[in-house]
Amino acid sequence: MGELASWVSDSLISLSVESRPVVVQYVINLSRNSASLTDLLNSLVLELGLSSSSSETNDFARQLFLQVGGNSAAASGGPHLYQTREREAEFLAKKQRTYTLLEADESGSGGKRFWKRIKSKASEIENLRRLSRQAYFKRREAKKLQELKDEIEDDECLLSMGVKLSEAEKLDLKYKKELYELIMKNRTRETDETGEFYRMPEAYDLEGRVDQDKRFAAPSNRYCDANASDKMNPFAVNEAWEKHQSEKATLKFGSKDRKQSSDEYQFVFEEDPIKFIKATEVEQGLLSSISEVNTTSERLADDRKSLPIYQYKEKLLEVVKDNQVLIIVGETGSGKTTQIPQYLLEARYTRRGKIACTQPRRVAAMSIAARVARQMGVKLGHEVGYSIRFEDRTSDRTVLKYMTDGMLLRELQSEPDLASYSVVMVDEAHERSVSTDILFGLVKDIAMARPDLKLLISSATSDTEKFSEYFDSANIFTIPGRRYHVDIHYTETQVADYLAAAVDTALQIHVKLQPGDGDILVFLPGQDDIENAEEMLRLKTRGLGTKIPELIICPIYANLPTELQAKIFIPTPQGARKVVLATNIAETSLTINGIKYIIDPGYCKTKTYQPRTGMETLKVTPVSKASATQRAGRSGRTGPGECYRLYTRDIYNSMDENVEPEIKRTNLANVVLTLKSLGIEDIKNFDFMDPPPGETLTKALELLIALGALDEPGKLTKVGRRMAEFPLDPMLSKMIVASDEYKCSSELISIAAILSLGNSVFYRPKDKRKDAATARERFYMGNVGDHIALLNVYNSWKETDFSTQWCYENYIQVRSMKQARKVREQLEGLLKMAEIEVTSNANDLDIRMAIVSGCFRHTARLQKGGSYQTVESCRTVYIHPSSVLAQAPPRWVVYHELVETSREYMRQVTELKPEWLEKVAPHYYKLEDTEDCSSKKMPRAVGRACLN
DNA sequence: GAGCACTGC
Repeated sequence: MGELASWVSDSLISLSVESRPVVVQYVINLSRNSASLTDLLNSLVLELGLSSSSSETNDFARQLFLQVGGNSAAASGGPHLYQTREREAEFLAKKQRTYTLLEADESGSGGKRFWKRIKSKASEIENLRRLSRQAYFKRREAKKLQELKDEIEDDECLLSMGVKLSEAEKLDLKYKKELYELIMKNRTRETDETGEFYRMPEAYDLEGRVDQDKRFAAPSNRYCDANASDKMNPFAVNEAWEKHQSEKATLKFGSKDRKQSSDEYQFVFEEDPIKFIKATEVEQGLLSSISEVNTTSERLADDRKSLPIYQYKEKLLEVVKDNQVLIIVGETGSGKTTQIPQYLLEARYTRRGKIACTQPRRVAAMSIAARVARQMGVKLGHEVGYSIRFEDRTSDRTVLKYMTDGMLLRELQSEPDLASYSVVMVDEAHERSVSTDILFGLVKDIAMARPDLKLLISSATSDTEKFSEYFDSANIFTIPGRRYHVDIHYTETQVADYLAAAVDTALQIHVKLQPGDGDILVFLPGQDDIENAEEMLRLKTRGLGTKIPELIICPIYANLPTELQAKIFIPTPQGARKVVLATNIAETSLTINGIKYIIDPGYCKTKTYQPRTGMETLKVTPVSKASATQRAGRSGRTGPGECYRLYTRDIYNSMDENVEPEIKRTNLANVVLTLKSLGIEDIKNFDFMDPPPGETLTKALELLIALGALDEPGKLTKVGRRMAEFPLDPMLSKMIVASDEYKCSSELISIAAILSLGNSVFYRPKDKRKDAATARERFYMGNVGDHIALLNVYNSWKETDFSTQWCYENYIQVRSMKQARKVREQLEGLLKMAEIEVTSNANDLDIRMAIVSGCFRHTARLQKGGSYQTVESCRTVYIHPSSVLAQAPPRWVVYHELVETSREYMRQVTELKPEWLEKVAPHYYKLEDTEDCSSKKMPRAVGRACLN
């Protein structure tokens, strides 16, 4: 019995916090009227299994049942205890018998014995309760302690930046620090297993007098134990991994900076003034040696003055005053992003509203806001803040707001005239993300209606005339950059194999030139090439042995686990050289220190979209001139650089000036819905800087009409308005809206969240493919499609309380899951906005119906030979081999997306009954369309599909 | 029997 009790208490601790009290409560309740522990537990199992919908408590009940053992029901119980009515009846009968017994017992001579038993049980239960509480307090303590630590680090970080804290705040910090130290001292003692005893404080009243110092030190010395040794942490690897995941090596502020400060590397973003100070090290070195007593804020002020833009400050303010719209051209490093908003702030442009500065990337928005807050000596989130998806660090007093361009676009939905802003600065405009392009059209329009709004478009040097022309010949203000010279080398003849050529060039540089003078950065199109190049480099350097200096090979691409990404920021040791093999990620998103040599084969992967088929492709294409220049510029930040282009000068001359802006080569369904929700009726005549292909727009409009988001004349419907609340592809939004009807919104937001990630949640290491496949099959139990399988993955993960360990065991990518969880949380919050009730319904059919309501245009029918034909465009496609359905192809399927790789594949597929189509989209399908008939029919009407 | 440039809401 004791064994059983300890098993129960162990299991209790392993349950989630929500389930624990449920279980404990049942144990207590049942102990009052049950006869023996076995019966008690049987009843408990019954109660839990029947009355709790949580599968966790169910699972507990099942395990408990097996532990109790010796019961015929347990032996034949199978995975689900109460699957059948018969079984349920059997248990009810058993329960009844227990009560009968109990009564008999009480009335008869056995009464005393019974109460004794009950008492002992009660104490066992009390024991369980105590253990559970202990576990809870332990966790709570750890959490509170971490919070305290964070607060201290936050304050200290601010203090070190020269932020002035008030007396009360200083006192508070002092108190917090003391408290923390005290706790830590005590904890060191507690973790020492040998010292589970109270130690008498040292005497302080010996020798006939009281030693006051000793006396007051007593409470804090009490638990001090210097011998506490570092024990092995079995989870160390996981923890490190988690840490990396959650922080993703971004430059953060305050407590979030924890990792950063201890690391030897750091990200450097565009226009990092610190880097430029390094660039003029000689002069700065002299300065700082003279005035070493400078406070941080004084130094920051000096830094600000040393930026190229500083000398243009007055002139710039004058021009801004006279021009409503201004194009600002400045090379990276001129300080425009950090300084201009501050100048405008000083010039009191914020009297009537905030200053917004948009960035294409989240990390940029965060790090720049942090830097500006530091320069201004204010706490981040007060006067200076940032706003990105999942994180809004602004407050009522925020006047300078850095944000992602997509975020400003979202804000426009609730504030179409940007009334709370007096200045909008669109930064990095040359990158031409879809969001910036849309913003252009919108802010241009708003500026016309609001003469008091200042508009700044900031871009690196390229296409300035185009920008100016678009904004009705706006003036251009140029700020010279400051960077070192970069020598460009071209090949004499065209190289046959860019990969081999890149590897050889890297080795040549490494062998011929002294290490220590700079590292090498090679741009390659994708993960594949990077992996191959890495292998080639390893093979070739191994042959040379110690004859050449050490070469450290660092691959980097977005899909690389974060802890491996960090490797590229570790400074190169003396006598060695680093070669970084990177995708386009190193072109804009991150900067690596110490790069002197660039090798540019001239290729990158580009996504294109074919509106006719709705197919997306990712293909290796030559880069543009602008991109080549950008790549070359990745050296020469801290000293003169060299760039080796693996193509001839003639080829360079024949390259396109710029990459085609993204808006011209992407699916615009979401963009069109956003614009419609902003009240823009005539999308085709919207003032795009580069109009997207008409066919793409037509396709998007068609889709939105089919989904019911727009009516036939193209006006936004109620469904459309609800869909526009979600930051998702319209088909996914529609699934969620439809889920309201099928009462399964909770399930659908999970599915939509995972699908919106775009990348797979299943992880398949090369050496453990088989294990990964078997792990994955579990989620496909019952021959469900990909959509439901993804839902199963999410729900199972949730049941483990979002365990990382579980992910490893099941070959699931933790990073993707965590992202999905965040997205799901956001979607859950948005359900209310879209007037959708949060409802949960495990019925497969309902969930599938909701899915089909969203992707009914993406259907395909099985043909001979295992291929499919799409209903929409009659193309021959295949189920992607990553889907389990590829092994047993159903007659009809719906798919999430179409991709062209080695073949044309449908990704994320679910089986479909053709009659559902007629039910879900009667305006689009007619019953006879889905009936089998061999003769080919023409589409019935516009927007109606041919199903044969 | 495949694959994953990079962002963003």
